[in-house]
Amino acid sequence: MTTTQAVTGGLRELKKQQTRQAISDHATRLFIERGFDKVTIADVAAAAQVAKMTVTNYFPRKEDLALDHQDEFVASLARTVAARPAGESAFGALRAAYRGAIARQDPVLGFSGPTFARMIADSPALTARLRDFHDLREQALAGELARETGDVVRARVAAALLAAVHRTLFEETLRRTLDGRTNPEIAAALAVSTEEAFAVLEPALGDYAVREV
Amino acid sequence: MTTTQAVTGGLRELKKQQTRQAISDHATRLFIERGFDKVTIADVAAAAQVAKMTVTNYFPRKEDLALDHQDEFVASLARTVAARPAGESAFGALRAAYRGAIARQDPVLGFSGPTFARMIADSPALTARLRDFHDLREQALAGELARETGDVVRARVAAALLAAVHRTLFEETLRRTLDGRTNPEIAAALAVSTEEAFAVLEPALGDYAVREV
DNA sequence: GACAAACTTAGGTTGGTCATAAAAATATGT
DNA sequence: ACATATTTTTATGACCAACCTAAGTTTGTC
Repeated sequence: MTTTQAVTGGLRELKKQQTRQAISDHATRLFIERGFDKVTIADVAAAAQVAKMTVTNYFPRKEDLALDHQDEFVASLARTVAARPAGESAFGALRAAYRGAIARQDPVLGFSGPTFARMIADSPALTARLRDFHDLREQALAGELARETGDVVRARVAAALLAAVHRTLFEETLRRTLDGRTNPEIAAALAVSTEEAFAVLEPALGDYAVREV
Repeated sequence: MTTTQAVTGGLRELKKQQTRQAISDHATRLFIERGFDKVTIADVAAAAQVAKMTVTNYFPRKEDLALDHQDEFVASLARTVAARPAGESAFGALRAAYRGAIARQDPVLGFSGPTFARMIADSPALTARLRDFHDLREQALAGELARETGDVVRARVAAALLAAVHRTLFEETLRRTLDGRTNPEIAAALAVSTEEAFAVLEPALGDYAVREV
């Protein structure tokens, strides 16, 4: 076995990546053209010139064809909390991270094009799947908080509250995108809503899970 | 049209109710016997001796065959807030209602038999549908708070936080049921968790949406 | 007896799963 | 070194169950 093959992955790995990319590209194109629910897996398979099963093989759920960067989204809150500096609370770390994400109009906050937002809003399946990810994100955060503090129930409550704020702001961003606002407009309005929302929660969790110095 | 017929419903209404009840009964029996996902709608139809279409006619979704009292569950939080006495906050009304519901081990809090809890936990479809109802409950609460206060975004945040606590406690109840605890045991433990969870949220929402005197 | 509502029958579409064939990587024999 | 056999990975066609549409049929009501 040569080194080159091991690093680049060999012919098999190459074709795999190409097939996956082709499927994903054709899928998103069709979804935006016709709407998520009006496109069948068979349509995607035909467009990408593979078998139906190959599509579901790469993307176990149809929704995963449309929603990308799932792992990053799910892990974001837990990672932010895990990486906070000493002396900072979980709440403080998440608020700081959110402010920063607004400034760079991070897609993880819901900043997506109008067509993409429309596609999600028009499909019950996609909105449901999106909620799945909000849920998984909350669970990951609860796990991290429980690991640090030891109090599982309390960690679940705190994670639920923090995730609730994040989800509400996410939905607000999506809503405004659907209203036709531009991303800079949304970022400005979102900054206000964000301060309000976190201000509500601060008396409850401002001094919870403060990292020891 | 006579009054008696309008009130009691007549023979047609009676048979309708009976059919619906028969379908529901056979369905829950089969679900508990074999597990939700192992029972098809055709099985339920055969057991209840009706056509497949009749089952889906009464229960548009398969999940609705297993999850009952949906409307009551969805409306519960909004109704409690709407009915609170003058001088009481939305938070206070919901906490008082929750304490009362624990005392009577209200099924709406998650008090169900072990077999029922097992059925839900073993079925991704049922847990997903249950989350739908948690979501609808939150939306109903947000609507009521927005109607009263006028600030829609703030109402959504508050509803998300309050619903998050309710959902977390619900899941805790289900978890303990699956652990084999008896309902009285769960009620005792739940009372503790409830006080803790609401205590966390009180500094945030204790004086929000206080009904005018 | 006429009307309307509930039920049945039948067909078709979709997302998802299963056993199997094809292809690529690895091991083996000459 | 080269051809062949074995094993693992990838793709395929056939299939299942949920759900929808649109007719026909029975049953209760006026």
